[in-house]
Amino acid sequence: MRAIAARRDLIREGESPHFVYLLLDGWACRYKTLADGRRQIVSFLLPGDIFDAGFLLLGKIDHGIAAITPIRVGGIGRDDFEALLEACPKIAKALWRGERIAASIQREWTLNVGQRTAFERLSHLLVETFLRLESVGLTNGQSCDWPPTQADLADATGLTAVHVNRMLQELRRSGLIALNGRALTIPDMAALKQAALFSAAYLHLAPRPGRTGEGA
Amino acid sequence: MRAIAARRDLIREGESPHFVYLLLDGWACRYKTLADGRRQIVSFLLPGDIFDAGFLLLGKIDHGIAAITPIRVGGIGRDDFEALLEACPKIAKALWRGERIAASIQREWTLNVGQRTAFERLSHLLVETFLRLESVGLTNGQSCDWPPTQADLADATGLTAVHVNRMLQELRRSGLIALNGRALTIPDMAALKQAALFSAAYLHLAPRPGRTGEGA
DNA sequence: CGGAGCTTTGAATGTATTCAAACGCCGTGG
DNA sequence: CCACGGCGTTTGAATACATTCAAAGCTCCG
Repeated sequence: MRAIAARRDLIREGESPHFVYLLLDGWACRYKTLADGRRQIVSFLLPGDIFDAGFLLLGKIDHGIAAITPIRVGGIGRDDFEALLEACPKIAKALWRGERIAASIQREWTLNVGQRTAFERLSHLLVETFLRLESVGLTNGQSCDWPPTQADLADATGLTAVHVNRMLQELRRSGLIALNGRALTIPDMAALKQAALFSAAYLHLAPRPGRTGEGA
Repeated sequence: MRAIAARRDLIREGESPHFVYLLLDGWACRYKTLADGRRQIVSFLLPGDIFDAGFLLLGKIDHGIAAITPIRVGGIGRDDFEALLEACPKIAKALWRGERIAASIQREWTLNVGQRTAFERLSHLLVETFLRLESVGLTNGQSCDWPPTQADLADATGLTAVHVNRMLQELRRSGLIALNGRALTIPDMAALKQAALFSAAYLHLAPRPGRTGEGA
């Protein structure tokens, strides 16, 4: 069990991975950087997500994991983890499934930054993240807590913070979202999905917005 | 065992996955499309690659797999595959590792389309693909077969075919590549890696003795 | 020889970036 | 209590990178 302050790294690029983590509380992100400092957030990690950084691959890891809010994580060491996998194949299978869902989301992100316009891109990120939060019971009707800064959204969408700001204004003006401080509201999810060219299949969420434990 | 002609789909979006495939011969790609037809290639599949389309996830699949050249694939059905995994945990582990490497590459693609300029992006795609070909013995010194069209490269990099064309010309002019018909030559891999801001860690290739220019 | 598919070229346009500065909010310290 | 500073957001103008549209050229194959 570990606690990390907001804006600090849980894992830095270049370290060797020794743990698999469960995110208990807070938001984090996986990111990659280029030599000159350009940074891409490649996924958001939300409460309930299980993640690691190239655990089975050994070698140096190629990306970092940073806390967006203060977070608490539970960690399990490599040997214990391996033992667990062997002792309980059902867990192994569930973890594998979780990773495959994460991979599916990753492909969608590639599509997102590669093909969608700035407006669609942000819309899509909002929809996806809201639905993931909803699936773990962290939404409140049409609203949820929204910790990432516009700079974070810029890194996640491949845009600049300035342009993210302008697109968010447009989203507000068109009534698709309300975003006051850290409170996000999506008054008409169907409309936002349409603006985002959103198609839910890739998320592999349980059919009902009930409780699921999936992650990674 | 199945053979597919160039430019045809092996799996179409919306189908249900029933097989895991091994690509025996030729190039293929995984792609996703938006409702209005915009298309993103999310990965290239090269000989030796094992792939499927959401096999363990069930449900409808969210992407297609198309042949770039004529391909031959070996397929294994769901039940046989499950039996294999249970009978031979080492194979299961190796497959899991393979998927994790694919996921790592997918994250790099997100970085690629999100942060790199058009020139860097193409350079990176060329380096990555060449190294993957090299790792399965499909290169010939500094050269390899290069089947994808400029339209394919456009779909893979999130650029237009016109702009891909201009960037390829620039790559040729600067001496970083030679590309005549289907023959690609990279005379100075280290230089191309530098232009691409390439960093090899994410590929998790087995170290090969006698290769020039590790990483960058 | 003809045609289809791919590549190349040019000019005009547009989306997103860059740079710079001001604003607002909030916690801290004087 | 108010001033200060930091951080995140907002604004504007100029610029740059990539797109769009249109057409011509090339190459391979039937």
